[in-house]
Amino acid sequence: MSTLTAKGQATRDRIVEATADRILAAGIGATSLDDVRADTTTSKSQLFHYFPGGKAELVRAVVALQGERVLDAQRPALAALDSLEAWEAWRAALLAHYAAQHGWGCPIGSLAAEAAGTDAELAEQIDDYLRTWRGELQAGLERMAAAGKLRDDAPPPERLAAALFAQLQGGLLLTRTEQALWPLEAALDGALVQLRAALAS
Amino acid sequence: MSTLTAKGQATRDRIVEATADRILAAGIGATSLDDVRADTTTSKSQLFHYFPGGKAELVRAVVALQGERVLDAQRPALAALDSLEAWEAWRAALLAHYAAQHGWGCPIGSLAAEAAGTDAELAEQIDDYLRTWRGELQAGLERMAAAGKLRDDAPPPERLAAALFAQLQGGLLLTRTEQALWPLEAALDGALVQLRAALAS
DNA sequence: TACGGTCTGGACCATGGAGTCCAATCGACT
DNA sequence: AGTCGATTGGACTCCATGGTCCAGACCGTA
Repeated sequence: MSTLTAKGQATRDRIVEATADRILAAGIGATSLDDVRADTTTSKSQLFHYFPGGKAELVRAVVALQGERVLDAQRPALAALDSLEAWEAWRAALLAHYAAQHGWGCPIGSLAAEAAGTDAELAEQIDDYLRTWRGELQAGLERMAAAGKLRDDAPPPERLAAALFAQLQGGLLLTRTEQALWPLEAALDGALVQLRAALAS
Repeated sequence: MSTLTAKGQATRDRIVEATADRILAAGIGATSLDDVRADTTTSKSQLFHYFPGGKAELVRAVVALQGERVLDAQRPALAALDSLEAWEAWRAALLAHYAAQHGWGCPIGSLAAEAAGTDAELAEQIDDYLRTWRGELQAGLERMAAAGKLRDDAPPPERLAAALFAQLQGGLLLTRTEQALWPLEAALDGALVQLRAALAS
């Protein structure tokens, strides 16, 4: 792993991406290394060549990739969540991302439950990821609070961020069970209603 | 299976309950029949005696039990969700239930992702369950709308119910990752904010 | 006490999937 | 061409786990 040829890097990437697709569609447990092998036309030895830690390491790479993708999709909006318009832009970015995603993959949050039982380290990684994501929302709210844009009787940024983030995650969950985008839309609308209610008049 | 002695019924119940605990703590995939056997001091033959369909049938029984439990916890409040006070009572009932639950089991919604990959029938059962739960909220909102208690420009009951339900499910997700109750509290607070915003003045 | 059904124990089988190993090939650099 | 490491193929081992089977214990009834 010290040195990776361009070819090797390409193979590695191919493996991670294909595995990500499968895991998002079927879950971790339902994704076998043989599946991955078939999807990528690779051999067992390659899987373990690029991921000496075996399936656990591969899955961790997948989670990191997918996490980065989702964060990237909100990136410009996420950095400047300090006005109602910015939050509306954030909402739009999320909807665009999940609408474009082929299939209705399970949200990362749903993997947490599965990971908790099988791989404590992975569970920790997912929890950390969710915390940083939520932290971004909280940071935006804190900037707004500091600028006096929030009502005095509004919930503190930490709680408000948790509520908004929960709204989002729940929306993703329903979007998956319903195989449709509208629950996520409805959820994000609800999040904005909450935000407006917290805005200083 | 046709006839169950009191003793047999007791054993069966013991199996389902112990399995429920394990599944809620570790997920479906991380719960093996041998684990269940050990937890309940039963033998393989008993497991298959009471659940001829094997693990799949057992898991379905667990989901049914847990679903019923959660619904029961909200029962009185759920039947009369037609005023702000009723929704506040509902919120309190949920918090009480999840606070009392030992450990921070994964919400049923989180099992959906795992089930989707391994047992389509189970996934369907879980989806149905989530739909009826959400349907209860929607029914309450529809009664309120019919009684003119909702603003004309409020979202339609279906979307509002989805938003509130998503808020709840997301709250459960965070409560698990944080191993604390406050995210669920914050989420339910957010749900009530949304509800108030939809109330006719 | 004999009988029939339910209940229980635990050995046994089958299989899928993770992980190992070695030999063969490729490709860059000398 | 020669060499060395990166890359690849695929057979093989090992084991966890779901599922089968049968013999025996329990228990109510005739």
